[in-house]
Amino acid sequence: MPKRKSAPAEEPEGEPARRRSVRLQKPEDATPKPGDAGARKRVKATKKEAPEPEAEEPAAAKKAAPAKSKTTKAAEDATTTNGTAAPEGEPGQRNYWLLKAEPESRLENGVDVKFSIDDLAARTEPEPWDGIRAYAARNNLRAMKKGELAFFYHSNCKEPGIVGTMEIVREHTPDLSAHNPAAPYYDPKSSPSDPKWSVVHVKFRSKFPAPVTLKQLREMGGAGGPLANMQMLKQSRLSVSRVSEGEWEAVLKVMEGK
DNA sequence: GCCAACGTTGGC
DNA sequence: GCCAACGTTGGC
Repeated sequence: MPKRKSAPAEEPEGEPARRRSVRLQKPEDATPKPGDAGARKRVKATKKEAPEPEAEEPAAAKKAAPAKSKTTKAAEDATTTNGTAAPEGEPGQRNYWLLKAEPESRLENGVDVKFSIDDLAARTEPEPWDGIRAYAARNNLRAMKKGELAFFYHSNCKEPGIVGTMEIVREHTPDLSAHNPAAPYYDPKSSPSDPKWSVVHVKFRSKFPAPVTLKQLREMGGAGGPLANMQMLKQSRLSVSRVSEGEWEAVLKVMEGK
């Protein structure tokens, strides 16, 4: 399963195209309202196959992950294992995060997974950051606390970089989109009775006047630089990473200089 | 548990 | 579209 799945394999019957981008949303996740929610994010892709109708409605999707097979447990351990665990939330200590989404159209399981900072800014309800299908990324999602802030990063596009900020408004809840065969990041290995994946809900906070590009981030990531230990630079494939307070401030400083 | 093969992410 | 980096799987 290539990440891009390209075509539509099956079309979801239920939902033809959903929204703009990425995932769709569905409100099921818990959150309140139905409306919009769902969204995007990227994680890995998954596969699609097997449709088990368990899903509940269409859900949203995002990226998926590799689901693997069997060993569920093993997998989970793995999860934990590599999971980059998140920093523990120290009491009183505030953590910052970086979440990646793709601002350009791309089909995943037949669904366009595009989701940009502008898409988030247009939302009127908390947006579920769904589709994460990598344990390390998921573990970081689970470590997020309400009120914490995160950077919105545009990946797999013309100008990769941090384009704005958002706030975690709801801590992790099960990512039900994983059970929807029509969702972009459907994961047949996850069951409603034992959900493997999680979402957090976020809300838009700001859009930078100009992106802080990946190129700039790397320049600040050199030895001795303010981003020398930044997780996203060290683990380029991680779609949900941790950001220290110093890193957060260094990026904002660059943004302000623009 | 180690580690090689595999498969995905994501920049270019 | 290519391909390097690296996370995940699965045999041993």
